[in-house]
Amino acid sequence: MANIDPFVALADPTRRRVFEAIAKHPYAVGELSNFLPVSRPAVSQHLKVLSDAGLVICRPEGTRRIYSARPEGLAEIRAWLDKYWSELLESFSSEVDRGSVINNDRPYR
Amino acid sequence: MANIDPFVALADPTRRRVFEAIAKHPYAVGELSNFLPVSRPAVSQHLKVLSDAGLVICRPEGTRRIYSARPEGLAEIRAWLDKYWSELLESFSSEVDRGSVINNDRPYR
DNA sequence: GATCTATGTTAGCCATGACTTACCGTAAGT
DNA sequence: ACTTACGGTAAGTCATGGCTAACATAGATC
Repeated sequence: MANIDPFVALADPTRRRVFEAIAKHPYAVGELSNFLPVSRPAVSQHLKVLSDAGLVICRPEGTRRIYSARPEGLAEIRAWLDKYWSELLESFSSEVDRGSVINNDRPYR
Repeated sequence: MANIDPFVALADPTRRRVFEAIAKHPYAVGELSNFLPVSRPAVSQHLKVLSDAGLVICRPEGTRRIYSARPEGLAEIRAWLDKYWSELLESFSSEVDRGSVINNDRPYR
């Protein structure tokens, strides 16, 4: 609910490992803390961040909560990537057109 | 030189604004600090991080240093994204096959 | 070489956040 | 109702990092 930036959510290495595990297949919190080098509350906190970033959802199953990854959560990153990837190609080609890649013109302002 | 994680480099909002500006077209450090809400040394430090992450490259031009974005720097993120995007689709479709996915709303936090 | 401009670097401050321990709530089994 | 299992939450600690101010460095111009 906190609308966390997915880049921030995935920047932490531990949290990214949590997401990568969940992306392969859903897990409960305890399972994750078994093969991750942090405590169960830490995993729980990471899952909250991932959830707030829209990267993960959970469904209760008895006393357990099964977390699974949410493909739409990656869409924001993908959109950003596509945008600036194409902008990079544009700016590169336009600089080539002006010849400012070869010589030392000042193409700024 | 420090091989910084591109996710970490782009997680900071200010640093991402620096990269986004540079992606549109190259800038010198002072130019960036003019329209960014941080001091020039801060911009310089952000540029160092971006450079260590391989997202940016600079060429000296007199006393100025012109920074431009480096498309290959985004490749690592793109590769990661493609990998886990496809993994998500796989695991999702296999769960659908098993009938364990009812809907893809977000009923729980 | 003196000096100005543009930038990198250092030191220190302060906020953020990742982590653990302890605690509390909730669902199932007996 | 009690117990057990599982997981979210609070408090507190510690490390990281983003920021500014002050200093250091390199190129250009005279």
